[in-house]
Amino acid sequence: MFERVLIVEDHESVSNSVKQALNDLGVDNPEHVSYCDYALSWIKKAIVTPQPYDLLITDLSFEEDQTVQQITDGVALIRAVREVQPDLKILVFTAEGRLEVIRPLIEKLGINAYVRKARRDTQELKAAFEAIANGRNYFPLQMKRSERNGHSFNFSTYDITIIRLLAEGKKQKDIPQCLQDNKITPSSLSSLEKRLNQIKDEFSFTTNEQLIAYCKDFKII
Amino acid sequence: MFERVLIVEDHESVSNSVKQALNDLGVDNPEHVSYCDYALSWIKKAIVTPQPYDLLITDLSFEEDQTVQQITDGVALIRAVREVQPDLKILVFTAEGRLEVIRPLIEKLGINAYVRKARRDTQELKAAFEAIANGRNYFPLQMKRSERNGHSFNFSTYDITIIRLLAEGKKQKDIPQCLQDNKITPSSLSSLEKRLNQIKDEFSFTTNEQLIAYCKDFKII
DNA sequence: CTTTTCTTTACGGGAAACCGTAAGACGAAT
DNA sequence: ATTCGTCTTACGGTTTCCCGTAAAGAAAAG
Repeated sequence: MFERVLIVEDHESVSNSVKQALNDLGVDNPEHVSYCDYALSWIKKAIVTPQPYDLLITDLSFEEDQTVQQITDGVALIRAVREVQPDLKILVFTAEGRLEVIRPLIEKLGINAYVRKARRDTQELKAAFEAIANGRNYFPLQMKRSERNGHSFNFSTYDITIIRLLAEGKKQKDIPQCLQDNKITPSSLSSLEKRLNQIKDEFSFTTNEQLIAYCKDFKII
Repeated sequence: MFERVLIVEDHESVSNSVKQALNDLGVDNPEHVSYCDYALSWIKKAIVTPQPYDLLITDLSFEEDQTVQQITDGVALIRAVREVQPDLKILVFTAEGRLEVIRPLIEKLGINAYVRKARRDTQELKAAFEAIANGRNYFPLQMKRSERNGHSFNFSTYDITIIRLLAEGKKQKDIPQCLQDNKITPSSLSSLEKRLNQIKDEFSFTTNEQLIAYCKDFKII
């Protein structure tokens, strides 16, 4: 069982519930912060004590408020934590359900469990906790769902760059200049047009507007 | 104090916390459902018993799953509830922070309290509860924040219609036909262009793409 | 019934986007 | 070095969009 657990969650209502669940599981006094920066500093402090944290439960998205933060989301927090305490077990508890977001966390940052905020999340939370305590990881098959919802198409960073420029109001004919300024190739108007057409073909989109709408809906940009 | 409270919330972690908060406040056994349809039917049933509900705490957004529902969001639920039990006290507990969404609930549907899911939400929840119990309403000034974030511009239903058509991939030149088919005026291409230009001017947008991105970001469409 | 004013529509020139084709650049393999 | 294939760029014709102006229509005022 775990001795020292840190919960990083900005909704008090959720963190309360997580604390309660941990209590039910025999964790005495889970600690809680609602800002990523504090979480990292607490972890750093604890690591040089006889009792560092052995489990981190964190959300991914945090709302900005007047308290300015260096680290503004859970992904950055996890990345930073992995630098200072690579063996810390990490459970991600978030409403985020997109495979494209979660998969890198599993593969690149080696998180140990993922629980989606949903109708039975507390039960899942407990199951994930048990799994980690027994040296296993916990990645529910529910994620398959996201997979079929998901798009087979993979947007490259190049694609995202040009789509983002469009969404910012750049005219198509002005984008080549932007690309050159940022040393991005291909930069010609022709290549741009061709690539945009490929993407739109892929989805049977007729206009750029439709593409932008899609990308916003699925948080591609 | 309230005798019978119904919590409508699809995240178990949140509903647990709300239950706990109600317990702290002396409400014995708050009831809980995670689907809007069930909520309405429970309320309908209770209203013909000696002990109908006297407080409803509901979220606004609910995730769809395999359980198909007639009522898919909290706004529709509240509207339906107001039909069958107009005097029921309603507390909206949601992550939704846009004034354009909340204000109609207050003005048109007469909800009694609004608490935003955030860093101190449980405390706010209790404050809201106390307020309603004492015959007052609870609408925190925090909403002012949303106001200054907010945009003075009001999109008409006409605006939204044409923007939506664009986002669906309709070409500008084909939209007049759509408008005529749906008996929407003005329908001419000129009027369409003029209106789009007005909107874009208002925001200093340069392209339709940028307008679509904006509307998606702020859930106008 | 006029006049005024506002809204909607029609039109036309210029800019941008769309789309196919062809030429050029580059790397890999022979 | 040559060939081949791929990726990038250049160019031109067509369509669509953009934008200003003017005419037509409708509603309110005189």
